[in-house]
Amino acid sequence: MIQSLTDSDREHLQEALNRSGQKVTAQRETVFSVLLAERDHPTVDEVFNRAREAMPGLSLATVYNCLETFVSCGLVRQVNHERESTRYCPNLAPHAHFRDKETGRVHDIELPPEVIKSLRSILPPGFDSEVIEISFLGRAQGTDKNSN
Amino acid sequence: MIQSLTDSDREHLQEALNRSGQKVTAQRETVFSVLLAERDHPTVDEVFNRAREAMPGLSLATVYNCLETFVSCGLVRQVNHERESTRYCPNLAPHAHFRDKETGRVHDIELPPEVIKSLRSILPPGFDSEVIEISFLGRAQGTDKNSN
DNA sequence: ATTGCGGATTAGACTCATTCTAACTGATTA
DNA sequence: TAATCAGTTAGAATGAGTCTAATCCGCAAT
Repeated sequence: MIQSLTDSDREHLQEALNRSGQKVTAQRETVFSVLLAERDHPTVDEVFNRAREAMPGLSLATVYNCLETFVSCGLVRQVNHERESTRYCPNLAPHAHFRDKETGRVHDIELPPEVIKSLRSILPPGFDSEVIEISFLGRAQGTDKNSN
Repeated sequence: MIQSLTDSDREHLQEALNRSGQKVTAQRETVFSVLLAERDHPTVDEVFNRAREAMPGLSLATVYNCLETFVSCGLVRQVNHERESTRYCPNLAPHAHFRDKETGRVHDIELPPEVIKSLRSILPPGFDSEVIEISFLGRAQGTDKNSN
């Protein structure tokens, strides 16, 4: 079930959009609330279907637009795995992704600063990296429910 | 320019194919030699164009088939970045990829065992991973030529 | 209260990497 | 020689994502 944004989430959205010169709209609020409601790294289609429950006239193109907007203003991260559909997650803390081979679910894995540092340290001189993507592929046990 | 395989490379190919019950064919040799000739993580299209020089009748579907075969028998790794075309590399030693934002080039980054270990150690209990993909995005300086 | 403007939204057309299909080839086995 | 079977081929189909052009809507200026 979709619920509308809390005041603090709405503020967060507004602040980020304004910062990059864009407006809060009903569609953007709806799409953002879908991302926050269930943190299971949905695809565009999944976001679309969920958002339609709350806003039946919403178009797929708008969902693409909204998500792209959120990514560009740093509200949301894209998660790509192999060549599957892009997924979206609102967790901005540095984290890796673990993809369960069997269920297809994506889990966030916390990424301690010292691990990031050790990764950066393997870059030869002259290589300067802004973004590091880390994804595990395997089997996760006893995770039938939560944190997908 | 495409050169044919060295004896040892041909043997390597043969051994891997046989191991998984598949045959050495002229097309597979050609495609494999393209991968070995220039280790710049080519896309399927790039492989196709290079291979056509040596074997004009070769079809794109066959290039897809050959590459898939190599991946399935562990001869070659797929490299995906965002949703760009899949690239292929014959470097099987554990390594990360560094993508140059400006040039689009992909560089291999050696991955020391202790870094792999520290990465595995961040997985919560119950998570078992076979594959870890690591990719950096940034700027590489003074790499105008080599090791793309 | 109108009008004009610009960003946002929309439906549908389009792209393009990849996959699928069905016919064909060619080597090996019966 | 026929049957078999993996591999190859051209072209059609798929599907995620992007583009386009029309419309909508809120707001500022008249």
